[in-house]
Amino acid sequence: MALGDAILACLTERPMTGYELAKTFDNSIGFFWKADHQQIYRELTKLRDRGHIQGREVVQSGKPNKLVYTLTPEGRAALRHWAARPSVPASIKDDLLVRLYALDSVDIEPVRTDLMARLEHHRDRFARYERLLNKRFPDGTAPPADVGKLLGLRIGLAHERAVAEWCEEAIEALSALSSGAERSNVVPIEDGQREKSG
Amino acid sequence: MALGDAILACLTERPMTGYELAKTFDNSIGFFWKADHQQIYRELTKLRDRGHIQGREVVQSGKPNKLVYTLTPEGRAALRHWAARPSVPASIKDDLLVRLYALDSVDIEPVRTDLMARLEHHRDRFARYERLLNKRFPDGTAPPADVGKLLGLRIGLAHERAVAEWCEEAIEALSALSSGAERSNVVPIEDGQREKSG
DNA sequence: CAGGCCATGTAACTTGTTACATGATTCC
DNA sequence: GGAATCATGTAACAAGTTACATGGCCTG
Repeated sequence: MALGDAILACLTERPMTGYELAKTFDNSIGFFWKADHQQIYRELTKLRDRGHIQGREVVQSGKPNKLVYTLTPEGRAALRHWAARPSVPASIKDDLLVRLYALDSVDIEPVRTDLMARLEHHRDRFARYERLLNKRFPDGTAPPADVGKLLGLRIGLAHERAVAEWCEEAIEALSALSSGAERSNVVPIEDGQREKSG
Repeated sequence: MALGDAILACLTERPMTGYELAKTFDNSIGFFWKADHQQIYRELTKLRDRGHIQGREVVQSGKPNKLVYTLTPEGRAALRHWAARPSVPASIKDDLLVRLYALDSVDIEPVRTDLMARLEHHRDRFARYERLLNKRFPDGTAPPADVGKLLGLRIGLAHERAVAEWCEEAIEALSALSSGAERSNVVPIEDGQREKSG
């Protein structure tokens, strides 16, 4: 039940609608915990049933009405209790690493292309975190209330930098591999049915 | 459908039973993709139905019979096609970072304890990867067939090192926070129902 | 007038988690 | 005698994904 707690964590900042939460899960907290709007709406009704949040309808004209959710004292307590429990070490779960694991049974070129896209992605992320850091914490320190958020940004930065550097290394390694292969017996495979060693 | 493909990736190494696969997903490939035995058995029947793998029962005495699964040519082709598609950049999904996000609404001490456990965990992982690296690739290079696995180990190492360093930083930051708090108006909270600012 | 933003949801499906079930063998 | 290992599975539930539905407002 970590998505529910992540939502409670968001609502400690300010009351929000499902829509705003969905956007938050696409940004700040979404850097460590992804969720789309369907998941969020479903979870919100559960949290409301449990009494952890309270919905208040705001009538709007020109726009659809919205449901603003606020943490209840029970919700606050639930969040605090959850936070006091040990966390589960997150595992990596990366598609690309599975591809690399089986690199010998797979075409190298598309994996190399993929790695280049990844490099771009991680560089973008890094730049984004850097901008955020400079904007919210220009002198590199945070007021006590925001220490956790600064730490989040810092691990984001460290992670993206490490992964981007690794991508560069991996691209080089694959390039060396496929230029080496041109001189060996490996022929390009077009038809997935053909076998390299049949 | 990445678990299915991860299983196919494992089976490129050698034919295996569900039990052996489960152990592999607790080790090597499991460093980037976790799955427990229930998930694996379920996926195996699906893969068999699709004709991507073939099961062969091996009668044993003293032990329960086992079902050894082998990749079919169709399975090999499916893996190759999957690998040629772009991967989805993995997101972090870390419980602990959610806790830090809401650090201001939560008790610091258990989070700090958790961080110390994490530091241990990541140091262990780092050491484990290092041992693996020294054992499988003593001179730091790999034969062409194993380049992907070496790259996997390398990102594992980089990742664990970065996270462990960050843990140290985070522990210090939280220690500074809670020793600062002793001199302010924050009182320890035992009962989750009580509010810090009610 | 097409596309994006605001705002909420349902339905169907796939993954992932937790608990239970069986039963012999080997190691302490 | 109890725990761990080998080996396979079912059942129920929680979480995550994909697709669909509605409808006005604003911008290009």
